[in-house]
Amino acid sequence: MELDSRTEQFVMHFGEMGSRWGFNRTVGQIFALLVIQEEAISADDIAATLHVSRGNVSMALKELSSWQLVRSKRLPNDRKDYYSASGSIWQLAMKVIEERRKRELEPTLSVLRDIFLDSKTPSHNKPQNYALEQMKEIHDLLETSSRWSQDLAAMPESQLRTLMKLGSGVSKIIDIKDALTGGSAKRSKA
Amino acid sequence: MELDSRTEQFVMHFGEMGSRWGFNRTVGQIFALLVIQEEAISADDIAATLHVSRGNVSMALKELSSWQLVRSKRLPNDRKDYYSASGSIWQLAMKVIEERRKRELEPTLSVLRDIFLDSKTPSHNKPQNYALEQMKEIHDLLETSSRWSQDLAAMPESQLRTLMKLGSGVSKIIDIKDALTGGSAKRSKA
DNA sequence: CTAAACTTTCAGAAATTTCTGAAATCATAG
DNA sequence: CTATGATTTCAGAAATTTCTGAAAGTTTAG
Repeated sequence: MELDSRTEQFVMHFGEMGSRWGFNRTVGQIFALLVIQEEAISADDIAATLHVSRGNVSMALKELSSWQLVRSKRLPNDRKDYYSASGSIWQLAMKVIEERRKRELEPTLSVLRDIFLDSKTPSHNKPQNYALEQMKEIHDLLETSSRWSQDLAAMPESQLRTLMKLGSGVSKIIDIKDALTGGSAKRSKA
Repeated sequence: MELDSRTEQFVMHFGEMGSRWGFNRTVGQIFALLVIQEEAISADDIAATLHVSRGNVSMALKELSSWQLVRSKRLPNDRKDYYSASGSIWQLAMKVIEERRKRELEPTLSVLRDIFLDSKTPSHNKPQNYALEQMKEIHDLLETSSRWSQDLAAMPESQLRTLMKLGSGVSKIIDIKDALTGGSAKRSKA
């Protein structure tokens, strides 16, 4: 399958960005290809289009499956598997956010919880107080981010779109909320 | 400098996570070390504590500087530089978010803008309509995410804390906002 | 069951990233 | 200016990640 030059630019860019987004070049390229490709496509076609080995495509599709970003199907009278993106851009984005939460936030939260458990048991070498305070701050921040991630992924798309369009306008809403709820929050007057 | 076992666990973990967060092991370890270390520390001490070469420390500190996460100072009667984290956990987090925005979102936005510009000029091989639509969706999503990132980083910390604690409660606030502003928004009734 | 069509696995090759340490550079006390 | 104490640079070594392609595994038509 031949890619027109702009589609190729898009696919190659996703390959280059892959490493920054948590996956390798081939995974990035295949993801891009599936996203802009309306009809499902076979692994052989993917390999030929991207000039990579069949084995590489197999591993990359496995990786994309673990992110829940691809779906495969069979056509009648054909033994091949045909792959496509597993949903709309929004749905894909939510899956990426959820997966990154699991990979980038959860492991650290887990380590921090362990450390706090340990720091309650007596020992001759405890982390200094300042260190523990900082770790607590990081823990709280990650915990809140993680919850936000999950809340986002669970919101209906329409509501999410409203929220996203708000941007910093959200701060005005918080003012309204504070006013309505009695404004007990201790917010700065900067 | 000797690290107690939990501090060491924390530092080593940040080293391992480094690659998922966009930097290498040494950068991650040094960042963790500076964050839990109240007093500024010299590059030689960092190298000795983490058992890495002096050159590696120098490069890692340069990288952390480019993220604006470290600050260095001089002590009287001492030619050495002493390094520390450049602010509170919140301030550091905002800098990380901003930097990741620049590295993970902006390059793709830039490529997509180029593609859209190109797709207006006549050519014998244009991306198919579906491909262009999908790219437009991705563009809008990234643009909105990028703006959110910037808005977040610009909000005062106290307001940000209020917002973060809200989590999905934010959806209720949107309801309030809709009610107050006449509710002209086209939100689903799911 | 068998064979053909296809997919997955994985050992090692290739590419990329990270790290070391010696040399070059820089800064300051004297 | 010079010598000393420090930092930075960077070529090549080491470690890690990615990729290939042949072999093993799986599925299904007949």
